[in-house]
Amino acid sequence: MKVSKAQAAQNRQDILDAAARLYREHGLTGVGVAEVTRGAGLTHGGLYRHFESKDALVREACARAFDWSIAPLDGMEGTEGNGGLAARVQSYLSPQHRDSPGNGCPAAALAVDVARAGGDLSAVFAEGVERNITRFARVIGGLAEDEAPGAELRAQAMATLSAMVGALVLARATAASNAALSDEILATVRGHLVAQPAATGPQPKRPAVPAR
Amino acid sequence: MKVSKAQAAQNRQDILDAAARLYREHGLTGVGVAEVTRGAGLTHGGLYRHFESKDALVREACARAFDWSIAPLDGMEGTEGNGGLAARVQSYLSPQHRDSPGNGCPAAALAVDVARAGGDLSAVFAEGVERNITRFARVIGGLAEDEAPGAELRAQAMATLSAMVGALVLARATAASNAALSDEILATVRGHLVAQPAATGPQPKRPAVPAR
DNA sequence: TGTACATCAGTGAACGCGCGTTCACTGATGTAC
DNA sequence: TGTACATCAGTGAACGCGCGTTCACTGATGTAC
Repeated sequence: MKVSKAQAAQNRQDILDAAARLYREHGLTGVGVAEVTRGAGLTHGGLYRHFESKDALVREACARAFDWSIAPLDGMEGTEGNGGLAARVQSYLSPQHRDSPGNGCPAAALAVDVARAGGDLSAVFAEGVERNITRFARVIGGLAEDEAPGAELRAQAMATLSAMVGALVLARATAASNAALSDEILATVRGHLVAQPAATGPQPKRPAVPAR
Repeated sequence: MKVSKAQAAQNRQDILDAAARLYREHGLTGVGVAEVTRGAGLTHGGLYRHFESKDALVREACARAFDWSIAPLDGMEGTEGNGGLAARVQSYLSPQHRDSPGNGCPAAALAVDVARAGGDLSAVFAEGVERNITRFARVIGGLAEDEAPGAELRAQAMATLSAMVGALVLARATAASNAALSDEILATVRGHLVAQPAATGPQPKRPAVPAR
């Protein structure tokens, strides 16, 4: 039966919410449209009133996942300096984030799927990554929202984000069989990124782990 | 028709070769057993004389992909020191490696799929990652094959590998739509890892990119 | 060394299943009068 | 403000398709004598 325009708009958002979560959890090819609409409390037939195809749904869900993951970075710039960076790294490389990809970083959860899908989806993904880099660079540099980070800050943001994504991805893949290794990866990269912040000045000497 | 034992063994290897390549290219769920056996010049029916199930095939193919990717590291230890590290980083973060996942690093290509599959496959993957970490630590420290790297070298190997995997994964996902960003990620992380090698001594001062 | 025959690697049709997509239908919504 | 009706969001059965797996069959291999 027909529903009100407001309800239809809400249903559309619910479908996108469910899709953004389920795709990050099970991959773009690991969950069907029926399960996605069921996740929004609907049946699969009505999906095509809102989205042209599964591909279109995937694109919008990917964009939405990036909006969510970037939002917490807004309003964080300018006030915290490197303390903001440290807090963000700790949170990103936490066991909690590792164990709940469904509402975690879309770059880490979807990058490999996007690389295989290519095309239009890659454009959505690249835009999200670009925004993440810029905003992360602002956090590192302690810049305000309207300031453009310089090349050096941008490079530091890229290197730091790469290390975070790689560590999270490896920690997730090993978690089911080797929890100690998974935890070790998270803790080690956390330590490296926090103790060696992307600063240009002299590095603070960090107590070395006892050598062999 | 039946074939000789030698031919059967060869066919089994051919299937594993094709699987290791195709799974890295298209993902564990992105390619069927029929396509894998066809990649080895066979038909799908005979697959089950060699492997109990697709899952078993995936596990062996994953192990084989790690054997290949680790092999080049053997014999590299002890002789090259940090020059070996730099060469390896340059090669890993090259456009060539980005554009040919089929015979590239299995950790970057399969980590997300493995995280979703979990269980037995995660154990195979974790073992491969563990070996990669240890051997990479030897390369960094300039140790011989029979020497065990210390905790500090191990930590440096983990951090460096994480950054390489993350950068490669992000570069691959953005390549189809934003080649400039993809190249920039590779070049930037290359620069960071080579100019700031995981050394304990004073960092060599690298000329900074002009600030904004 | 020859011969007879059991073995079994590989073939290709067939299976049940879940996928993305379509479509006739329902009935509440929202508009025209 | 009421009433009549066109709209269209959502339903659920159905479609064609490709998947992983099974199985009767083939015929070269390799062994027993």
